[in-house]
Formats: sequence, structure tokens, C-alpha cells
Amino acid sequence: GNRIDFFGSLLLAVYCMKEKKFKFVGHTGSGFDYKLLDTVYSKLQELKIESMPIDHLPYMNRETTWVKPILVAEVKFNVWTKDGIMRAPIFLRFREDKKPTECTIQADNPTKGDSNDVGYEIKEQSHNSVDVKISNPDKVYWSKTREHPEFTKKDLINYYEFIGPLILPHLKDRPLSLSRYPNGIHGKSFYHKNWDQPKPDFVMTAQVHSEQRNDNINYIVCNNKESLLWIANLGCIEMHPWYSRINDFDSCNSSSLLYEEKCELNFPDFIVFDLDPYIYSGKEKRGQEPEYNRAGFRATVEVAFELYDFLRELKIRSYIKTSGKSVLHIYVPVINNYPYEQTRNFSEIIAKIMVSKFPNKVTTEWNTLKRKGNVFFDYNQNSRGKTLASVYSLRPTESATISMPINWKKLDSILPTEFRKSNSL
DNA sequence: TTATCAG
DNA sequence: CTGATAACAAGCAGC
DNA sequence: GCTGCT
Ligand SMILES: [Mn+2]
Ligand SMILES: [Mn+2]
Repeated sequence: GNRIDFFGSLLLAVYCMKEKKFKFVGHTGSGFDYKLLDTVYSKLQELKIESMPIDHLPYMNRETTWVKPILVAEVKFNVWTKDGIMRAPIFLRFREDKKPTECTIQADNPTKGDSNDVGYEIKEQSHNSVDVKISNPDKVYWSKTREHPEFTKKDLINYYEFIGPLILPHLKDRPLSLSRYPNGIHGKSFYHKNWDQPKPDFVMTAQVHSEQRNDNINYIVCNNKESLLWIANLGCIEMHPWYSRINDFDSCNSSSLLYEEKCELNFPDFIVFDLDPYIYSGKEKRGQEPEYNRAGFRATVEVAFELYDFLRELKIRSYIKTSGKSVLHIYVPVINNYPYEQTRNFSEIIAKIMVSKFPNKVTTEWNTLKRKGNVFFDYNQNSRGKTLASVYSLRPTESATISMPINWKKLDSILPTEFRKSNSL
């Protein structure tokens, strides 16, 4: 499995009718996989000769082994150089149907690199109704379980195509962090915020200043169905939108110092109460996060109801969604007049009150060991730049759960695991 | 998944 | 062209 | 400034 064991490149020559001689036209080292490298190398062993079968070799890339000029190769190349050498030739195939003397340069005028009207195989790309290219549609993202068959990348994209009308209004004009699983839920995942690669025109982006990198982050903004599918094709399972919207893309993308004021990015339009149960199923390995379990969810529901009551006393309306695991997210819409700093502080105050009211149920402890047995009230989740998986976002769980909005009245009678990709229709 | 680099 | 490799986040707490 | 946690 190493190029050193074979050859670096083949020397190419064409037949000159006038002089009845072969003329050097370049090296080709590209286009070989290891299997081909091996078969070509052994084929060449039988054809070794001592002397050079061409008149003149203008340059050498490395030590050369000569072979009888009887193999005909079809190559693709960029252009002819001014010296009549092929630029960047790529080996395509041997042509057993052609004789070496048929390898001539047309019109004696080497201008066109057109050795390959044959065309080589291009794997057909799969498309969907809005014409976004899908790569690796059959890659398995969720393996088969007792509950459901395996789900592929295509299934992921189909889900977002289906849910588009519901999820898009929640993503509109919000900078989006992508939580990507390009090799499925068991593969390596990563967050992706800064988009610095080519993108289709229908995908919008917005410059958002990052203090940490002292530079802007070019966030993706998912404002249409095409973008949603394109994002899903990046292996993005979870959509993590900001809590604030961009009011004015122009001012956001200008370098004006005031742009953040004008584009309103510092002003969230909701506060989120993130309730994370630290109630263990007992099956976790040491140091592992608590995994989904019924008791953990029940404890979270209990805290959620207490929070609902308390907020209602304050005349504050709240909405709840499952996260797809034991965690619950409670949203309070606000007029976007208060910066993140204030919504975070408000959330902290509510959290501290909840701890004092229910010291045996709620905690704001930073140390995870001290959270044990309680529901962690994560008020820092309201800091600028923090995100959560949005409502209707798919989650990288075994059963392919969905973050689902729930009517408070029904909260007592549901389980987060009952909302799945497989029954979302 | 994509860009980049070397063979 | 093939194959290998690298990059893909950031705020807050606490020491 | 570094580490852990989210
Ligand atoms: Mn959470
Ligand atoms: Mn949290």
C-alpha cells in the first residue's frame, strides 16, 4: 500500500507520422488507485528494455525505467504547454483497441486537450424536489433497533424536508450553530459555526462579532427550505439557533461599529429555562452524564410544573418542549428590548428563587457531583452565543427523537421518547 | 463534509 | 485522479 | 491562563 513500491508516473509519448518516431509529451502519475498501480506495475515488468525508445527527453522527474512503447493509454489533461507537453495529465485507462502508431496529435497543432470524449463514470448524485445535491444518501446515520429500521442520511434529509414548514419560522433570521454528525450518531460529531467555504447563493450568512477570536464569525442563517436541506446534507442532525434575530442583514454584514445595535443581535426574543436532571439511571459508567431514564424525566416534569406556577404568579406566560431526552426546555417570549446580559440575570434570579423554594429538587451547582439527585437549572444557557437544539430538531439519540412542543396540560401524560422521526408523520 | 497537499 | 489528513465552538466558573 | 461543563 505505498507508491514507493510501484512507480511514480508513466512517461507518455505520441507517434509522429512525419518522422515515424515517438515523441515525449509528459508524465502521468495521477489516476491510479493501488489496485491499478499493482496491475500496471506487473504488466510493465515484462516490457522492460535498456534503451530509450524516444529521441529526446527534455526533463526527468526521477530515475526512469524504459519499456517497449506498445501500451496505449488514454489520458485527460488540462492544456498543452508551449513546449508541446501535456499539463497535469491524468491516466484514465489503457486502450487495447488502439495501436501505438494511432497515437498522433491531430492537425499537427497541439492546442486542444480532448483525449477523452469517452467520459468516465460519474456517480449519479441523488436529488430531491428542491434540487439540493445529496451526497452519500445511503450512509447509515441511525442503526437498526428493536423499535425502528436503520435510518440513512437520506432519511434525515427527508425528515427536514417534511418538517420544513414547521421549523423554518423558528430558524428565520437567527444565526445558526450546526451540530454535525457526518458519520451518523455514533461517529465523531462537532459544532460548526463559522462558514468559510463556498456555498450556494440561496444560503444566507451573517457576520457576528466574536470577542474570543477578536474577529467575525460568518454564521449560516437558515431562511428557506433549500438551506435547510443543504444544512442537513452537511450531516447536521441538530439545528441550534440563536435566541435573537437579525433585523437588518446589511448592517450586520457591514463593518460598522454599531452594527450589532442596528441588527438587534444582542436582543433575544425569548428566555429559556434549561432543566437538566442529574438523576442517574444507574447504568452510566463513572463520570458519564446521566442517560435518559423515566425517574429523571418525572423529576424534571415536577420542577417544570413548579416553574410554570411560579411564572404564572408573576403573570409570565411560558411554553414547554421536550428535548428528546430527559431534559425539558421552557421558553418565555420577551420583547427584544433587553440584552442577553439582562435576560441571563433574570434567569439567574428565577433559578436562585427556585432553589430556595425547592432545595431538594433544584440546583444551580456548577460542580456536577453536587448536582446529583437534583434538576440542574442552567441559567447560563441565556448568555449571548449560547444555543439549544430548536423545537422540531432531530436528536442524535438511538431512537431518533425529536424536540417537541408540548401543551402544559398534556405534560403529565407524555414521554419524550414517544416523539420520534419514525412517527412524526 | 470539504479543502488541501502529495504522489 | 486517488488517498491521507486536518479542521469544523465558545461562554462561564473555579482554581 | 487553564480545565471542566454545557
Ligand atoms: Mn440542557
Ligand atoms: Mn444545560
